[in-house]
Order: sequence, then C-alpha cells, then structure tokens
Amino acid sequence: MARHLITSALPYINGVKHLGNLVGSILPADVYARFMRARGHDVLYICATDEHGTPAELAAAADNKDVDIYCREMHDVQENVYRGFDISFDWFGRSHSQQNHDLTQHLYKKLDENGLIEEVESLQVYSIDDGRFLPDRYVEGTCPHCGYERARGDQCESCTKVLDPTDLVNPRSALSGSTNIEIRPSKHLYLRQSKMVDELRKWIDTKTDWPHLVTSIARKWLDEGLKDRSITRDLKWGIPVAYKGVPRPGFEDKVFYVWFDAPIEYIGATAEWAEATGGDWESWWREDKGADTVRYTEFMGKDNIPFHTVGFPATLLGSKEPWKKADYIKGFNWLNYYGGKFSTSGKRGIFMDKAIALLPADYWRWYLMANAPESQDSSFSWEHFQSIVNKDLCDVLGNFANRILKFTAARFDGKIPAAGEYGPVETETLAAIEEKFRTYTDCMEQMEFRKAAAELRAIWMIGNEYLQRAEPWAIFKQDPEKAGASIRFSLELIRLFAALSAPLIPDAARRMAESVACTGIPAWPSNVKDNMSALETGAPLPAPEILFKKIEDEQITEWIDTFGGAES
RNA sequence: CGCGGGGUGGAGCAGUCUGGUAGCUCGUUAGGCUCAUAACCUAAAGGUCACAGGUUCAAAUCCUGUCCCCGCAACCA
Repeated sequence: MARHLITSALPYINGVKHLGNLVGSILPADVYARFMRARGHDVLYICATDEHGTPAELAAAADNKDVDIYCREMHDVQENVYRGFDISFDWFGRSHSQQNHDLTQHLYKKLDENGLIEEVESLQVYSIDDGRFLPDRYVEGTCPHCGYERARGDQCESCTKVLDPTDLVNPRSALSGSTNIEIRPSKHLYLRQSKMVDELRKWIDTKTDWPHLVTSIARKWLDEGLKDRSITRDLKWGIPVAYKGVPRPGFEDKVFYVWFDAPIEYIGATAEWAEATGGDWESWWREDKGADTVRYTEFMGKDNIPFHTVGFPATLLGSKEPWKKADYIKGFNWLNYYGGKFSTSGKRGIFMDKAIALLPADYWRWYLMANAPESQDSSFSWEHFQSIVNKDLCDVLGNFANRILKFTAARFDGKIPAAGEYGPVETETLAAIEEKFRTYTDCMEQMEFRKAAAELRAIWMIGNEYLQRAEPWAIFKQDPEKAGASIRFSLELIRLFAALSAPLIPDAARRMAESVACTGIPAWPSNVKDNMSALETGAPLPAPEILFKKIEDEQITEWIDTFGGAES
C-alpha cells in the first residue's frame, strides 16, 4: 500500500464547467483515484474552486451580490454538479479559505526573505467611470497596426499582433465602454523567476517519464527564458498582501494575483480537509513530515501546464522549504465540439448541469474517458456519442448482463445455480480475461485512459464470446445442470466486470453487483481465476433491469437542435 | 523564419522514441446463433500512412523542405 496524493486543476468559480473542462482534469483524476483506492492504496483526492480575480468580481457585481456570497453560492453549485457526476473528491475546497490565506502569505514571506520578490512600478490602465484598474484584455481600442476597431489590450484578434494596452488608439473600457480612462503608475510585486531557471530545469530534467506534451511545454518556457512574473493585482477580492495581519507598506489596497494563490490552494484545501476530518495535512505536503513517501499526481488541461511545471514549482522551490512537488503530471489536450472550441461565452457545447439532466453520469464518464484527448485534440459530436454509448455500454456490456439475468430468471427461477466443473471453454475464457486484465491494470497505472477503456471493453466482449461458445440455451435442453454451471460462471463474470468497471462507471458497477445479489462494488481481484466462486448458490436475484438505455435517433435530433451541431 | 501539438482505409484512434509482414473500434458486406436492449458470434472487403526529396538491404517510423488543421504567446483564468 502506498500513499497517493491526487489533484485536478482548480475550476474557476464563474459558472458551471463544460465537458471539455471535465475530461481535461477532474474526471480522469477521479477515475485514477477510484482505481488506486480499489487497489488498496491510501488516496487523497483534492480539488477546489479558484475564486479570486477580476471575472469573479465582475460576475458578482452583475448579479448584484457581495463577491464572497457569490463565490460561496457558486462553489456549492459546482460541488453539486461534480457530485452528480460521481466525482469522489476527498475534499472540494475554496481558494478563499482561511487556510489558503495563511499558506499564501507564508509562502510570500519566505520568497521575500529569500530575495526572490521585488517591487516594480508599472503603468496600468485605470477606468475612472468603472472605478478600477483594467486588466489588459478589458481594454479595447483601435489596433495601431491594422486599424481593427475592437482590438483588445493584450492582442489584436484581427492581425494577431501582441499589444500593450497603451498602444491602442482611442482606448476604452470593455466593461462600460467609457473612454474616461487614464494611465496610472502602480507598484506591484514580481516573483524573480528569472533567477530560478536553472533550478527549475534541473527539476524538470529528472522527470523523464512525463508525457511528451507536458515536458515539451515546460522546456519551451524555460528555453525562452523565464520572465519575472507579477504576483499582485489592484483588486479588492483576493488574498491581502500581508503577513500575520500586517499589510506590506504601499500594498494596503492590493491582493495577490489569482495565479499565485490558486495552486497553493492544493495545499490549502488539504489543510481544510484536515481541519474537517482530523487528518494530518502536513504528512501529505511536507517532505520533512512524511510526504517524502507520498506519490503526488496532478491532472490538468494543456493550458495549465506552464503554471504547474514552472509557476507553482518556482513558488515552492523558492521558499527553500521541503514542500512536496509533483511526481507526475498528466496533461490533456482539448476536447472540441464539432471541431471547434467549447465556449463558455459563446454558449457552444455542453455544460455539465445540462449533460446530467439528459443522461446519468456513467454515459458521459464512459464516452469521455474512452475518447479522452490524450495524444491530440479530440472532437465531440452527438452522433459519435450515440454510437459509442449504444455500442459499448448497451450492446456489449448491458446486453451481456441482460441476456444472462433474463435466462436465469426464466430457467432457474431467478436463483443462482450451483457451480460445476470448468471445462476447456471456461479455462480458455479465464485465460483470455486474465491477459486483458493485466494490460488493463497496466494502462490504468500508466494513466493511459483511452487504451484502458479499450481493454476493458475487450474484457466485456470476451463475456459475449463465452456465451456464444457455451450455448447454455441449447445445452439446457439436454443437461440443465451443465447449463446451470455455464450460467453460474457468467454470473460470476458479471460480478468480476462490476469490480473492473467501477473506476470508470461506478454507478453501473454498483447496479451490476446488485443484479447478482452482491452489496456494493466487489473488491478488486488480485487475479481472475481465484475470483470466480464468490456468489452464493441459491441466492435469489432481483428482477433483471436494463443497465443502459439506448440513445434513440430522435433524441440525437432533438439534442442537436438544442445544443447546436456541425453547422453552429 | 515566434512556440507547441497534430495530419494513418468512410468515421474515431493505436503504431512513430527503440526502422523490418499497417493494428483496433464503429460503419459496410456475407454467414452463424436465437438466451438477450433488431442485440450477440464468425468472416470478408476497404489504406500509394498529408505532399516532395533524401538516408538505408528495408521508412508510417530517421533527415530536409512544402502544404493544411488546432492551440499558446506570460494582465483571461
């Protein structure tokens, strides 16, 4: 048994996330956490909402709410949606927690003591009518290069040139449209990442087993030379630039930038968990207090990789304290929607609350993991979704269980028949499953989820092949006892499949177990053949129920109409 | 010449690091079975591996160049 710390990238507080966000971090982390728990490891799966920053302030203002209350409400909304997807967080925290305040201010203090923080005065755009400083992309104006009138302060969408907000002609606030803006000097803290390039590269170079995607993005940043990074903002909502209640002089009205405090919340949320459960958070995060034996795995979409390979490690290394750093980073590409981006603002694609209202979590979990964007971007389409669900879940798995359970009900009075002698067919079947079981386990350990799903599906198919060879319906006419042994073997397979499928489709796994008179998800087997005599002979089975319902063409037509399809 | 990822039968993917009969799922076609959710099992057809050069006995795989798609470019998070 080993200790596994698992985190998934923190979802931003504004709004319910879409399926692309889900498959890129939280869902695979959950599948991995469930798998590792099933294998008997001590797992702590931590996530939280990322609550600070300008968008949260603006969304709260638009809702006419205090930003703290807004975040509290949205946190609960998000947590409920994740629970609806059977995400098995050990803790789902908030980056605004007191624990994160303390940790963020502590790390800031250490970095400062180690000479890695400096004050830099820079020119910022201030909107007098909005009463606030504007982040670059909240300033709009005419592009000095191409004349595009709606260029943003960070980049012109029309000519793709990178801009500084002060470059814009006729700049205005993107919030109010006001042109009543001015450039004001503002002092900010910068983390001197440029001094840490060698140390970071040394750390990255030890990670020879990381995915190509992750190390190539990390090296790209290091090769280009790290810039010192501003870690404070002119906002009210956030963690004050202070230590032990005393603000840093000149920074009374500033807070830490969300990207400084958000990853620290991985630790903060663990401290929240510890306070709520009596656990010991330091044994998971301090290498001098037991965390040296922890294996820490981070899950995230590729947009987050620079912050986890460079930004967050810079904070931890710079503190010169023995903080736990990632042992493995699993990065994902994008899930697209009909070849284009899922878009929160453009309302393109499927959001988690809408998805769960259409179909139970397992349908989505299976589709998303079996098609996870691991090596390249992948594309969601309703037609593809229907084909995968109907074929894999209904026809291969659901129908396998159904044909056995119906036969048991009709021919064996709905009671589990006695086991008989295994013949060559059973022996060969078990050998085939054993082989797939090993590759499946390997794939899950390596976090190769697409391949793992394919292997699991292949295991389900062996069940159908077995029935075809054993033909209990034909044997029954001459030798009911022999047919009963086949059915008993098949019922044991249902139980085995429930155990193996549980990380991916936990609710279906539980229902499969119940269908063969077991309570809860069966324990993970150490091997296949010793797990084929777990059922109680004569136990009555509940009336067979359909495990997965097929998605009809009419539903697909309707959903494309609602959510948009190829042409939208 | 900003950077990264990708281009493999009709669709979705594996294989590329460590050259050596191009593999899987869906779809299509044919056969089988009839316990089952018109499902299951077996078999077949279908690919000049984006393009052009090069290295090699041998290239999807290594090298050079070109084209196309997606993303990123540090104040969105």
